Amino acid sequence: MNIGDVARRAGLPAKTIRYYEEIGLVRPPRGENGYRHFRESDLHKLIFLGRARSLGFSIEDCRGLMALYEDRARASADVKRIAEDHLGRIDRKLQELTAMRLALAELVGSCAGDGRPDCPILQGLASGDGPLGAD
Amino acid sequence: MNIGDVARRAGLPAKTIRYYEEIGLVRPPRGENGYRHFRESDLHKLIFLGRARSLGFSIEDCRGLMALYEDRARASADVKRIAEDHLGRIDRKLQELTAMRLALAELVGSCAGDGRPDCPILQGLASGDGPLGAD
DNA sequence: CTTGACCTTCCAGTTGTGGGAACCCCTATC
DNA sequence: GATAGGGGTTCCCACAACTGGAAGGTCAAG
Repeated sequence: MNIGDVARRAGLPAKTIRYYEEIGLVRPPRGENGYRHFRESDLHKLIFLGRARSLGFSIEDCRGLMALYEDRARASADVKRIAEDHLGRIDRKLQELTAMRLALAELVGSCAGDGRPDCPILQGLASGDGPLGAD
Repeated sequence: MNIGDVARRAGLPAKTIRYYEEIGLVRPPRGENGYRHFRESDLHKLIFLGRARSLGFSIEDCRGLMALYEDRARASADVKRIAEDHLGRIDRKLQELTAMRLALAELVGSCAGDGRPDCPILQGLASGDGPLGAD
């Protein structure tokens, strides 16, 4: 398979696949003409990577997961630890975003959104400290 | 005020303030010695920026919000539109993260996390069975 | 022989900083 | 006067994970 074929089958841009090779996540051999030649195993790895990335795992997490995937003597605890750490990061991000959403929604809800200049959003951002003044 | 003073009072790193000047968000005048001299109005702008950034507004959003803040003839609708767009982005991100969390939590929950190599997390990533669904 | 799709490498840009080098300024103290 | 320290200044590199584009090689079809 050439890069275009795996790209279609793995659902990843060819650029991304080249990048993954550059950082050592896949190592397709090269043909006479310099083209990358992808085996079925490379395709499987790329599909694996695409799924892991879609779950938000970082590239370094993916590197670790791939190594464990290929290690027949792995302990599932090692996999689970990576996933749990990631889950924790997702939860913290969710909390942060939820707090943002709450504050922002309150500001938005209090703004008339008409042609008048009075705006609780701007007031909230400035915290009622008066006008910023000109330069 | 020198940069260190505003940094403390605005709760922003000096580096960040220099960057904000570089991209034109603040324009403190310079003293004889080349030092930036921040006025109260600059401090207020930086506090405004810090608050907007902490609500997740992009730098470009901040630029727009600052311009509206300084425009006495603004329409609050313009402010509200920026904030609502941002709120929409936050909501999409929340949905995305929530979906990730759901799938990941199910994988994590199904993994024994012991010394054995069997791991539903890796199986899910490799095959598309389970919580991730088939592609 | 040319067209056009495909492949190659390399370089630059993205967002919003953080780190660090190399150097200037100001004040205080020995 | 020398020195130490704590400011400040500019400049460039690095990050994550790609994405876009230029310049050029390869291949099958017409």
